[in-house]
Amino acid sequence: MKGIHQLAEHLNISIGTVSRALNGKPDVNEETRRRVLAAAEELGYVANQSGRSLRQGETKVIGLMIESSKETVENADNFFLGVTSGLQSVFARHKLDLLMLPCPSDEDPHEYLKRMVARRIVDAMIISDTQRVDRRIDFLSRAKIPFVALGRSLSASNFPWIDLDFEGVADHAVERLISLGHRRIAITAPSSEANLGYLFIDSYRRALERHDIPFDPTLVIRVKSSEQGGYQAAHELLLLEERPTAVILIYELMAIGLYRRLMESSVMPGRDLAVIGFRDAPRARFLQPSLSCFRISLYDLGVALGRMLLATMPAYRDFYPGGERNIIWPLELMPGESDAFDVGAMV
Amino acid sequence: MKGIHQLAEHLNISIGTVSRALNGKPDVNEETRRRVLAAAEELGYVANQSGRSLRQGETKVIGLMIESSKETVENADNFFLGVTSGLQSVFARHKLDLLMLPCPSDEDPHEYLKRMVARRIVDAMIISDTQRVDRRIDFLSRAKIPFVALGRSLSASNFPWIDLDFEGVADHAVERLISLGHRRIAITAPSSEANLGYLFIDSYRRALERHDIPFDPTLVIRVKSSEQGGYQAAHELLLLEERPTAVILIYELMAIGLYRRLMESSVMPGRDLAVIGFRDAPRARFLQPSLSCFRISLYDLGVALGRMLLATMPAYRDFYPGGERNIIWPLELMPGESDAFDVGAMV
DNA sequence: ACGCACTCCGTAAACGTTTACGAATGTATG
DNA sequence: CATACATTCGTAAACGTTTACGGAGTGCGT
Repeated sequence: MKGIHQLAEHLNISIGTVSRALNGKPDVNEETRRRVLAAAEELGYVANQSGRSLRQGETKVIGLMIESSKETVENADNFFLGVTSGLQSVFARHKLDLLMLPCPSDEDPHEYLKRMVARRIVDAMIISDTQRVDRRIDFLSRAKIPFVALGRSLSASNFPWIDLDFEGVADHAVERLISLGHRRIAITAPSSEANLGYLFIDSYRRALERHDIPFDPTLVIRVKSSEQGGYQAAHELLLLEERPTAVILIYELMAIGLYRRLMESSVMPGRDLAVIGFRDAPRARFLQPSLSCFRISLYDLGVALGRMLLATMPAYRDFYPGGERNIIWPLELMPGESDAFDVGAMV
Repeated sequence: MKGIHQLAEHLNISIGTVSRALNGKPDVNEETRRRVLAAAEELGYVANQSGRSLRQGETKVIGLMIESSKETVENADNFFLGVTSGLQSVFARHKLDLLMLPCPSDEDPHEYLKRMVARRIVDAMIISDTQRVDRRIDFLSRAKIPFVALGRSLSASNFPWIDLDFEGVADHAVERLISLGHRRIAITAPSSEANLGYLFIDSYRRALERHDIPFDPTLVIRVKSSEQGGYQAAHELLLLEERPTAVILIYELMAIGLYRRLMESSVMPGRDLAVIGFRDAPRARFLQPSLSCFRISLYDLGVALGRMLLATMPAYRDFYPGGERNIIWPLELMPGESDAFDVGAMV
């Protein structure tokens, strides 16, 4: 099956009619439409995407840009795959396909994005890992490419995004620990430029100050958000003169390395040090003692992202009226054993 | 910047010359080419992919089809991201882009593939998770789409693939355990139709019989290849009348659940039960006792896949002469503490 | 002065679609 | 019966490229 021409010829019909029949246009006899659809099915005809998108300037493809940095790979959480299924459930209703665009680690994300967009391979983009200042946001806005970002940014004032509720998490975690009697609470922050760290720390600081606990910069541990980072964080914690009684992890996988290092010094998580994690992956549940952490449904997040994106696209806007343009995604605390002790009972 | 026309107009030059200049065709003045490239850079012109691929029938895009099944997401290993970076390092040399095509979990992979291919969005495909009989292989062969599979299959006799050395791993693991004195060795197998399970178990069986140890079907534990599966596997192991002294895991993440369940019954991995894993993710190293497992470099695997694929494509064949058409990918044992004991010392 | 080879460039066709427009037919309306 | 309108379909242009072909200009040998 070459193209629409052969299909039309096979039916003794003009290509215009065939095209209209396939695309559900109104001015075509129902009987004819039936025949066309049947023939297309039988001969396995599917429209050539290049021809179609050339003509109508759209591709029916949404791109999800991800970064396959070394850190991401090592962290080995399927964050994007999880989000993907939520996205697809939304897109499927509109016969949109989702493509993942993995930015090579040695290429500037901004350049990569420009290349992809200019090639006109996708109609809209979902970008992730937004930086504190992120040129991609300016670029997409200016180029009038519909997009939604997973992560806030200071680069533009008004663009659609969804971000995890870092502030809420930090706040909630501090409050909880304080209510358990802790006064000396450490926190981890990423060493990268990602935006999330600032919000996380700021909120942590404010929560402390609300309880008249002075902010101690030595309690902010800057390490990689990975298992190795967790190990490193524990190491640094143990070196502090006045050791904290609790620690808040910005990334739950860090707990694995952290536990490891603590055990090496016979410091028992959940007894000698309270630990709370953030953004659980299922495997954190298997730690012992089990990790208290904030959960997130990646599927639901994907659904929300998809809806928000479509709401910005003229062709689909009507399906998703009145949605928020920005969402701070709430997380729910799943209590575990790692922080379930009263600091008063400590040695 | 609309298209090549504006660029040509801006330069007072014909579009034909511009196109030739950009594509490195010979019959264009070097001075002109320089000007064209400069202008393209300045105005941010990039060829519209639809127009280009429509004309020349190729897209310069390679597709990597992945399945975002629930199990994959839960297992949360970044297998594909790891492979991706290896692939990209090969493709970058030929200005090929890699797109990941995530098959929705509620769609038949075969149908999905057909749709994607028919749309002519990619020139070639890498498929993964090949089943024991896999219609995609027939389809791609018949449609003459260049492809390479990650995983063997019985569907066709001669197609390019790379597969992990399941047989070697099972063999090596059994030999090692036997040399440590073990005689009663359990093994896990996936409950799915994936091809790997059969090879794994067969090789396990042959290795046992080589040492005159009768094959005991009750020692083959069929569970999901996930942490939950590991938990389940441990549970079943503990229920056996004559408990095995060692277990081989087909998927290293299972170790996390397995450890957990064993601990619950005060069975200590590495002392009361030897454990060997397969296809490590970095995090397995953080288990305590550390897991003995077979490693794999996802990056190298990606490179090999990319090379093999390009070798099957006429346009790139010359760059990769004499490569293998099938590769059984070797894995290296990383000894840990989980099997480092002599069974003679056991209670 | 002429032919020839070579270099460089412009012209136009082709790729497979979608869609604006108008033609043809039938049907209701004055 | 003439006209208007609705339904259905065919025609052709357009989308942005690449590329075969041929033409213009130049240099060179005869």
